[in-house]
Amino acid sequence: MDLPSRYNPNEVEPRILARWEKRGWVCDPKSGKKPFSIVIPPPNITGRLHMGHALNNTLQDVVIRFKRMDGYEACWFPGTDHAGIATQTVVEMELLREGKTRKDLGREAFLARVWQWKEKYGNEIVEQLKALGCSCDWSRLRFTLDPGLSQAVRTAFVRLYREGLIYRGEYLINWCPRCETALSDLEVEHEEVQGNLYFVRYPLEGGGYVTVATTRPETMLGDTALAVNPRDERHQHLIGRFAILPVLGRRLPIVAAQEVDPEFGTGVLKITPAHDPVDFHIGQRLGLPAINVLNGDGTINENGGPFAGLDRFKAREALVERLQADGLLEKILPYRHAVGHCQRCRTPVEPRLSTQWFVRTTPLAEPAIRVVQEGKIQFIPERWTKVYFDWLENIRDWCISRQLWWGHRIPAWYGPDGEIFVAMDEEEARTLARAHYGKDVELRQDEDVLDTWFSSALWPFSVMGWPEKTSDLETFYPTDLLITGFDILFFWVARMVMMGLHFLGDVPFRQVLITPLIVDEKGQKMSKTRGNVIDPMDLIQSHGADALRFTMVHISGKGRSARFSRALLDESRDFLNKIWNMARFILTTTADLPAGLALEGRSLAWEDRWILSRLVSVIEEVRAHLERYLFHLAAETLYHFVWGEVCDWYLEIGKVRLYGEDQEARRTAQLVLRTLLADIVRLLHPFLPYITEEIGTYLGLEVSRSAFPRADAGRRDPEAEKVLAAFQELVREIRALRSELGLDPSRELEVVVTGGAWAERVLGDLGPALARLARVRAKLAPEALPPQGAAQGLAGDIAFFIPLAGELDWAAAEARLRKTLAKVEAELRALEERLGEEAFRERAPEEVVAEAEKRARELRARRTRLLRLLEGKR
RNA sequence: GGGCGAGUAGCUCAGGGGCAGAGCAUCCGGCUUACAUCCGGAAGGCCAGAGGUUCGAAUCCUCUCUCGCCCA
Repeated sequence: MDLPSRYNPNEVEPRILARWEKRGWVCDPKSGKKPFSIVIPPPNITGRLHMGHALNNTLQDVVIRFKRMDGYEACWFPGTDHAGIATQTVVEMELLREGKTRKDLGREAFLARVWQWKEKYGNEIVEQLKALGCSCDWSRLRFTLDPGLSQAVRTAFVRLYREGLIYRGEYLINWCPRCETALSDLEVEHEEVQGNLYFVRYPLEGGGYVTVATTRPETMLGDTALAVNPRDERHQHLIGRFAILPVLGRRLPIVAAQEVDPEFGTGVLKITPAHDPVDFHIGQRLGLPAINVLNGDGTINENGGPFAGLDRFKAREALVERLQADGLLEKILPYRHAVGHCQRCRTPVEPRLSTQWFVRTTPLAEPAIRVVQEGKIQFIPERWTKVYFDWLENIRDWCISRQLWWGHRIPAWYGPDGEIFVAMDEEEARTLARAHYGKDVELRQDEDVLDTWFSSALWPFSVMGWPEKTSDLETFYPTDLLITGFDILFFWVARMVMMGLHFLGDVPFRQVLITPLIVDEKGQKMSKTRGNVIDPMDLIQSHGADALRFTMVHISGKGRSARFSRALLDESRDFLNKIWNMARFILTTTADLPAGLALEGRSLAWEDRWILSRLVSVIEEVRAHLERYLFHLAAETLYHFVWGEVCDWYLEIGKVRLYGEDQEARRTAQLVLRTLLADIVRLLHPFLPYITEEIGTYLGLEVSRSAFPRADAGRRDPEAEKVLAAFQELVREIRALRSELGLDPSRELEVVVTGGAWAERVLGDLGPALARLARVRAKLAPEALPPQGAAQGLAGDIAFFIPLAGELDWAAAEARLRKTLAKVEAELRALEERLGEEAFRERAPEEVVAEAEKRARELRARRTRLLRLLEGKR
């Protein structure tokens, strides 16, 4: 066995990955094992892996590997999302570089081009997920535009339509003039911008004028009324009168509406039902006409009179100039206000009256709220529940049509008179039309596609083959866990719950783990404009997937945001190297271990009993943390066990036997080492799949398919833990004393250990280990008195001295004893004070009082010994 | 305006009613035959502030401050 002294992930990971690829992670819904399932949040085909993916896919993989090892039929369903706007934009940009637009190509050719693009780049992210080590069942890889999933989308649409839960109508929607499509409320991001408040005079019929304040003067071209608050005494006299719209000269009734905020501007609001949500409602209630003044591309349409054809912002300037010329502009004040921007392209969106398809959400939201109230779905951390409720309780209808080409085309056909036929396909639509008209007519399919999130909402069951009745659905639905970021809680999570309940009659998942947002070292969001984006693939290149995963797990316990830093990644890499060298040490020192030897029945040393006892606790802790999805705590437990206990202590103590003469003892040590290593790699495997699989091969163990360790309570050994704790303290004290006395670290010293049976017990077997770890020859002399000039120390209740007359720095030795004494006295004082309080003795639990008394007794004994040592000094 | 999260060692953070922890950085000392991506030792804290609950608060409650985020 010839293993390099440094762990090299670049060599190991591709090799292990190839092995996994070959075998796959294919699940069997009929295995009879208890199922455990997760569906991946499908990454966009346009996307490359980002830190958010790295985080939540690492966590999903940790869970799935753990469950798989723990005997579940653990299935992780992978897939990708067609990402309507995002993908279409990317391909449009590509075309633009060739000087073409999608309109030049036409719908069919453009779609062919997007598919071409998808075939070329769409699977890149899948390869990246594989590199990260994700053990998805890749045989079940799905894409939201696959035939099966498209069938699911059409089925859902048709059913919702026939149930009256999807409707078409003319409403005010958010419009992105760059994407030239409608957007849902969620796709609009509000941002504070510095703008102006324009005060415009509207002449009154019969003389005079009224001043109206607006941030978007160009929309006045669509004004159909003015409004004041009915309780605003200043403007009572205006109600019922008419104003004249500047430039266009339209007659505007002045109405009363309680939505008008008397504090804003002059307290008089212009009503533009086609371009403002509040105005839209007022207009609807009062039956005011709505005049759309915008084209799809953001230019003013024919309703804008002299401004027709101008871009909305140019029109604003032109209109303001005109008002000024007409003497109708009172003033312009700078004004900060929130403006909606397109989530995709950052273009300011316009509220715009338009005919679109909507999902009626209230009836769907109600059961989605109820299942969470009833605990059928649980959010982790729990506080997200409230956010979920708040949104669903105030939900508005969901605009699902998009004026794009890339996506699921809306399965609706129109007759010559505009009659709508919603059907699974054209043939069915034709049948419906024939029944309606009594003859064959020309049908035209709706040009629009569905919001990407519509297909995403069906994802947990569409990936399993719905609407077919599949064994996957039967076994794996509902899934057990969803791991995702809070940014898509509304976009995706809430909608999956609504759709899952509606179509399957059951929740899509039982638990939702919300992960934090990864931010940079300074706590700033990663963004292209900031230039602080870190590509996880670069990190895999430089540090390996395992190191990246461990770092992700490390920071996964945070609340809303988690800072990523290179320092943490280096720390993870160091840990991997530590694991590697631990394994290397164990493998080489046990290479001669004959097969067939068993640990059972052998007489174990203190350190064996101790480490095996600790292993029991570690297994229990790791399991408990994993069950509660406290990944960072599980990882931390393992980190400290491996590094701080196994490597720092057990291996070092073990060298006594491994390098010693006693063959039987050596065999025992080897057997314990092998046992330990096999358990450690399996405990670590969900977090660090590559290195553990690699080490496993040297143990003849396929770690990824082996059983996750179970705690063997019979190995719990409090006595051994106590002995080792005493031993460790003794070693630490001697080391500290040596260091503080400035003694040559390589020099072997003599140490005389005094103290009774306990010291004898600790040193009886561990004497040689003490020699090794503290570089001392230890002599047990219960009754010995320290000679003049010996340095003395105390570890627990074991006293020792180093008889080195004439060589020592007395002050340093004494200082150390005094420092220890000060600590003991401080703690004892606090303890005695507490014990002196009657209230404490009466009200604190018995065991707490008993524990305090015991500790106080120990401290008193310690103090006595320390004082005696200090006295004996002179 | 409403809501959420964070504030603990110089830095990044664990912990979450009963002895304040880790890693990094710092200082001192070591290439000791698994590992210098290492080993040993040391130093470093009014757990943001003020009240409250409790025998006991870093931890629970209230308010305040600072930072970050979400929704309107």
